[in-house]
Amino acid sequence: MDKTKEEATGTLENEAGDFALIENALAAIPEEALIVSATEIFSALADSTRFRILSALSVGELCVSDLLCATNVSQSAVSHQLRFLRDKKLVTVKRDGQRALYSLTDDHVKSLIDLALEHAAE
Amino acid sequence: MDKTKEEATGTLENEAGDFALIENALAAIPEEALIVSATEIFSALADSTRFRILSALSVGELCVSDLLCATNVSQSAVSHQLRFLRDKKLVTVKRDGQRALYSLTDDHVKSLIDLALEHAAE
DNA sequence: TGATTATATGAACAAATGCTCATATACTAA
DNA sequence: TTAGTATATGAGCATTTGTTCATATAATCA
Repeated sequence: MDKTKEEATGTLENEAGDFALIENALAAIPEEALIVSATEIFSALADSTRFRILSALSVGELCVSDLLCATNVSQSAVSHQLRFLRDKKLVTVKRDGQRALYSLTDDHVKSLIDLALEHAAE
Repeated sequence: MDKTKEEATGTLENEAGDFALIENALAAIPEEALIVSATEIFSALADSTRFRILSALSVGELCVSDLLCATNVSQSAVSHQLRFLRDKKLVTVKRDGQRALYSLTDDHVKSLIDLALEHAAE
């Protein structure tokens, strides 16, 4: 083992050959900005009310009262969560008279849901 | 429009032909147990410390001090989060002398991370 | 044995989260 | 205009979350 290299890494070291492994692992960690974006989308899906809303929207455009049926909470709560999802650019709104029609901004959300359900189904 | 059907749905109704859409949407919402499992895995990935840990582990087995390097928090915080991830069965531990070697339980986590990063990269 | 290194855990606390209640805004129709 | 329906928002609050600090446990070595 390269003693110089060993000393350079401080007190918490690994056995010979492990340096590459650790560095590969550290290299696998994305940039901070990507981490923020990724954890944001995971946060959006980490709540059961929002999960229900996004699942329902994965089939197509729906208005708030439809989404109300899809959840177990008040109309106010649904509106607050829709605001959250709009802020995160995960859904978009379109006015249609009295209605507000919501839809998914892109397909990534649906893919994530499907993948998580695959995992959950085990 | 079928007036009988209309009355049966209560006061918050949609235009003609929308009944099927709503029912499809509601049908797309998984069973409660699946929602719990899915939102649990999303929660695990919704925190930047855990995201870093899981990203690092996606390359391979690592010990706690390696994971400490992968994060910006204390050793205690890392241990607490590893406990969280163990409880959720997302990682497994293996003792190796003084070290505790952690690895991902399955590949779903890595797939979810990759998908989220794809989304984030836009 | 005692010292050192690695990891885990419990308590405490600040911050974030998700909800309800009350109310406001927006649009439609009489 | 007024009433009715649909959606949005702000305040307040209980709960959850993620962290640190202090300490405990586990394994190795002198």
